[in-house]
Amino acid sequence: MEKIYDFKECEKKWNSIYEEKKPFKANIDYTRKPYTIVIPPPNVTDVLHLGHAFNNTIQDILIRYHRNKGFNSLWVPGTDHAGIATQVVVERKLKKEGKKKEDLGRDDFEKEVWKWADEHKNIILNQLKALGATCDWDRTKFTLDEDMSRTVSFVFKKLYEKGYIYKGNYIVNWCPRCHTALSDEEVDYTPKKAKLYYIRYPFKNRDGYIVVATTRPETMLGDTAVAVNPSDETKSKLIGETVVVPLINREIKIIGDEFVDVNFGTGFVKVTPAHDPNDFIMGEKHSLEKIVVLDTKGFVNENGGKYKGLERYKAREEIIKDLESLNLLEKIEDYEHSVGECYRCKTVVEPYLSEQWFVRMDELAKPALRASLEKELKFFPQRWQGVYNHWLSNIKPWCISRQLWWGHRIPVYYCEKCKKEIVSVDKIDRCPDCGGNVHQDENVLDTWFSSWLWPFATLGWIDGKEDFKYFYPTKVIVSASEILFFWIARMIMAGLEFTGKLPFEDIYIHGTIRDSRGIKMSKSLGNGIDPLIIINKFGADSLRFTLVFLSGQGTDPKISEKSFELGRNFANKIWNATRLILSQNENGMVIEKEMNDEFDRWILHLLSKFENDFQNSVENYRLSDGAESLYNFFWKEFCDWYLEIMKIKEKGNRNALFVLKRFIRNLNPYMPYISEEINSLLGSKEMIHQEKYECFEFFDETSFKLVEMLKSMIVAIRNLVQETGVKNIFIRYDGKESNFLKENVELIKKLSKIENIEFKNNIPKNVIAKPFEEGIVYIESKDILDIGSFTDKLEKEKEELEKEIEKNEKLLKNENFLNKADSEVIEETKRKIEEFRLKLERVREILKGLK
RNA sequence: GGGCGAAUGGCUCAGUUGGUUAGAGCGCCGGUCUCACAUACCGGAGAUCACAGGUUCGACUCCUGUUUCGCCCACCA
Repeated sequence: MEKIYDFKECEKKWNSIYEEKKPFKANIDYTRKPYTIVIPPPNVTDVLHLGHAFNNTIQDILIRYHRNKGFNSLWVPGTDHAGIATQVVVERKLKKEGKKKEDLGRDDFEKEVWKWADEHKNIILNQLKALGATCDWDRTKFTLDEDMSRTVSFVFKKLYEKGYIYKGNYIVNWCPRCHTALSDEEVDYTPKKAKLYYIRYPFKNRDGYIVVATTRPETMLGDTAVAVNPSDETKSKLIGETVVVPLINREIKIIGDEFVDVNFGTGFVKVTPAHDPNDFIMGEKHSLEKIVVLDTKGFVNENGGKYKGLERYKAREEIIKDLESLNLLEKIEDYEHSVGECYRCKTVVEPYLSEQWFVRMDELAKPALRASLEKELKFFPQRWQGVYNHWLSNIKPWCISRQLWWGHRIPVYYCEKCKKEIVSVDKIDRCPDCGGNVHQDENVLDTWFSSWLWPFATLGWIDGKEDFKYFYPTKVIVSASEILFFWIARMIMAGLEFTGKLPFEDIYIHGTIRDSRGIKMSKSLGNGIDPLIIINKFGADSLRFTLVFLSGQGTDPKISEKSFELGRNFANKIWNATRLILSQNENGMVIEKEMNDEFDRWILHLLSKFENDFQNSVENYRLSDGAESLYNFFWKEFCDWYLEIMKIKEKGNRNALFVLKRFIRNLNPYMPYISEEINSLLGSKEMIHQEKYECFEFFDETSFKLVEMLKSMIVAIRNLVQETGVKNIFIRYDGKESNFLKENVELIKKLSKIENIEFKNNIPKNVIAKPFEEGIVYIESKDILDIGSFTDKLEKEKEELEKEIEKNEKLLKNENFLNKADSEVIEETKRKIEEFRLKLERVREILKGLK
């Protein structure tokens, strides 16, 4: 075996075995319980980043853990076509080549996107494999697969027939760059410095004017009213009067509406029903005309008079200039407000009146909310439940049509002859009623309209597959908080609506990976870390272990490249411990527990405790706690003590093999490669997950305490040796197990690197000494000059002990405490006082001798 | 404007129903190439648990307020 663990070699070896034998393929088996997770399908826009590595590590740990536990684990892999996102990326690529999608036409453009998607799909799946993800690769899905598309159309039709899906002219968020509508969730609001323009609207029939304030003067071209609050005494008198919109000279009425905030701006609001969501509502209420003044690219259209053809910001400039020259601009104020941006291309969105498809969400939301309120859904961490409930309680219609080319085409056909609107799952080219020509709706669906079906669509729901019956519902969804609304909430609604079941019972929301400064990793900032680089440099196991180790439940781990040394060092430690154990068992390996002495019992006791803690952590989604248990048990107890003792005591320790074997079984979900390799080095013919795995139970409190006492003695000796350099040690032992100590004199000497050890009944004057759990260790200190700092330390310890004793004694005198505290706590307090007293006595004794 | 979260040694974080002499990793200081591992071993220093009140026999932990940071939601033209 090599001195340094060669993770590259090991990963290569096992990856090729996995590739060939497909050990993680899940087959229906009604004698076993399924444990299913569907992957949050990564977007084919790009390759995976560290956040994906984190997300998928968590899933793989859960999948492997439960597989090891005997569940029939199925992890369904796949990728998402990511409609608008991918289209934007490919458009950018074309732009670099000096091309536009319009040059190619819809068909050729789609081919370009498919090329991009296929390339990235491959890279993504390979990245997942490099990470050690044990998906069932034969089930890999893509949101645009034929059966997925069929599911989408089928579901569309169902909702359409139920009256949940409808088409209408409403204000939507419009991205002038992508030329498409966006859902409310696809708009990011960022605070921006802007101007608030105060514009005079002259009265029609008399002198004077009113003043309206706006941040978007260009929308005045579409104004069809001015509103005031009816409760505004002075202004409400003007209701019914007519003013003239400058520049286009449209006569509009002053109307009264509660919506207007008396205290904002001038109290007069210009109403543009076609370009503002609130104005739209007012427009509906007051039957106002809705005049669209911008085209789909954000240029002023024919309704804009002389401004026609100007880009929206250019038009704004011109309009302000013209108003100024007409003396109709009252003033301009600096103003900061949040502005909506397209979440994919960051262009400022325009509220825009257009015909779109919507889903009524209120009825779908009700059962999804109920499931949460009745705790059928469990959130980890729990606080996300509130966020989820709040969103569902205030849900709004979902705009699902997109004016894009990449995605699921809306399954609606229009008859050119009888004008009928037909929804059909299968492609049609004739009207079923009149036989006339039909054409399909040009729009595609929001990408999330396919993602929300993911948990059951991937399992063959549409075709009534047995897989769906056996593996659905899934157990848990593992995701970052960003897509709680986009995706998780909607999956729950879809699951309940179409399958009658929750798609999963647990929702595990993990944090977002940040760089060492705490900034979210992103491609545009260039602070991202490529998981493949880490895998190459540190190994997949190190990547996995480090990520999970550093992230408490739901917290945002801060990561730099250096962080991964943690995992690498741990892997190397495990490797070398194995090397040691194997080298001591060269004459044949027998892996079984042995209890030849206290040390064996002690480590088995700790092993049991570790397994219980560890498994409890994983089952409660406390994966970082699990990582810590692995780390501490193996390194701090097994390596630092048990193996050191073993080296001294004997060769051919079966028990060490036994503990190692058990340890790597537990380690496997976190560090699959090294555990698989060691398992085979330990002579197993099977893969690690195929072996029986039950929680180990052996507790021996007595041996545990005995060895812990010995450890504390050895630490005290090392301490003395370190400070004085003297290697002749005397021990005054006050406890009852002197035989145990005498039997282990050689061990103590070797572990603390001393030459002589002598047991005494008393300590002489003027010695340098240290207390330990059940006694005092000391040296004869003739030659020690600097006793001062040593005494200071003891004095400090004495004071601390006295303080503790005082504190606890006070408690015991307090009647309230005695009446109210649990009896266990009272007993514990007494025990602590005893312990402190014994220690204090020893400290005092040492100090007395020194004076 | 509303809601949520965070604040613990130089850094990153644990601390699950209130009772621990407040833990770990990294970093730092000192000592070791000890025949598994220098990606290691041994020892050490370093924390008034953001601040101010309160509840309690007892608060890092619960309540109120304040400050700083982060996130989410909301129609302020």
